[in-house]
Amino acid sequence: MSSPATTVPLLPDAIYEQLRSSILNQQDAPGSSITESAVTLRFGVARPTARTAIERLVTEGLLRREAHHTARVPELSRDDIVDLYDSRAIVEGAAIAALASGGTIPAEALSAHRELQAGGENAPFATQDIAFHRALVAGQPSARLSRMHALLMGEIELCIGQVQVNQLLTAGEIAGQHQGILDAVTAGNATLAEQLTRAHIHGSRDRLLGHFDARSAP
Amino acid sequence: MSSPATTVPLLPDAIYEQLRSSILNQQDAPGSSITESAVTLRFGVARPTARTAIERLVTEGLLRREAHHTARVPELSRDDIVDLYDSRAIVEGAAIAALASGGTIPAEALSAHRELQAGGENAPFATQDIAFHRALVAGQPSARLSRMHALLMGEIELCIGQVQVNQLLTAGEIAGQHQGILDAVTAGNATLAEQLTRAHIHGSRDRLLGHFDARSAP
DNA sequence: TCTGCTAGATTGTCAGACAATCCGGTTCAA
DNA sequence: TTGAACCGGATTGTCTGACAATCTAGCAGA
Repeated sequence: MSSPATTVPLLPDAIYEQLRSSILNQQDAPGSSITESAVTLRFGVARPTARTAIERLVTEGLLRREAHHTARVPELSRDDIVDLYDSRAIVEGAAIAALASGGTIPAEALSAHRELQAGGENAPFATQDIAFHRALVAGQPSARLSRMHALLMGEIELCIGQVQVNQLLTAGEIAGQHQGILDAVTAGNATLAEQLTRAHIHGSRDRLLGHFDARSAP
Repeated sequence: MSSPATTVPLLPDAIYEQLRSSILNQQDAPGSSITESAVTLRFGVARPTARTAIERLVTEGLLRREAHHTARVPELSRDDIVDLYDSRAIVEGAAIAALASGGTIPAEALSAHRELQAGGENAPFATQDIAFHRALVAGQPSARLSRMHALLMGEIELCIGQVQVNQLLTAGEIAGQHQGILDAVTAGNATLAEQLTRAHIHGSRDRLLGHFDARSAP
């Protein structure tokens, strides 16, 4: 049914999405280079189309490039991880505090939270975890805080993927901490909500750093 | 010497810059629309070129557009101003605190500060004020904090323009507050530096809001 | 072995075209 | 007279293709 054979030629959005998940899945490993022509061949589109998709990923931090050089999947350094999580703690903490004193919990955040709980201890959690945090920040009134948070979350997804693959945290732990944040928000306790959010983020950061240090000093 | 008649065809950067200052100067008034074809004619380039320049301004917040609609220069509402300055206080406060506990004051910040002082009481201050804040944040170690700050400063420039035109603050007042921030940073007092920064930003916000309210209730 | 140069690959920028979508005024019917 | 459907112009979304500028790497020569 529905539209028969329209086959909407393929937005450049589609390329962006494909490349994005391809990077997050580590199918394009960190350090590997992604040329415009490669993307052109891979998706059968014109180079400018591939180019805009790449540029979008660069602004999100999922790719890096300098002028006249090929775009590469970033290898996040220890400093990158620290910077990323600390910056996120600042912005997301402020956002959750605003939500606690002003708004109400968005439906998307609740459903992501329930899916996370339902998945059980060892279920993959990255998708729902990200969705939960994104939805919570998006539901808060400040548009600028949301925009800044979105700017960070691309790179954060790269990190969360690592946390999941290496089982540095379980779905149960995460769900528990999320529950605490939700309770503080519904109680209208902005200070506690911000504190729990920052603790949650820093906890995740420290697990990842521990893993990083263990691997790099064999 | 130098290259004789190369006449570097004009990067799309140039268009971006021109449009940017054209918006900040209010030559393109808030509310006016900027079509891709108009930019094409105005600069004698191809539409895709004009398009990318516009897209860049949109991501910076200096233009707004929805799908299939013409880009417009935003008319900042009261809520926009509050959101903008409050978000900026959060990010810039954190950045200055980091600078106070870690780094040293960048040379660009100092020179902008001196120019501001040398200009005298009633001199135009917008350019140096912006340069000072940008340089200070750029000199601090966190790359993500810098990126987020840059995302805000486009729209902030729109506001500072208003402050200058309507003489809501004098160069002297601003320079004095900047001096206080610099002193706190060199003293390594992160808490004080953050506090002064937030107060500086909120003060500017309140002047602008006062003006806004006076105009809208005649 | 080191230095300079050439060739291939890659990006930066541009021009032009067609389809899809939106906006305004006009026309027709109730 | 009022309201809603319709139609034409304007604008954006996307694509194709081309050429110039720049970088990287390998080869030749000292």
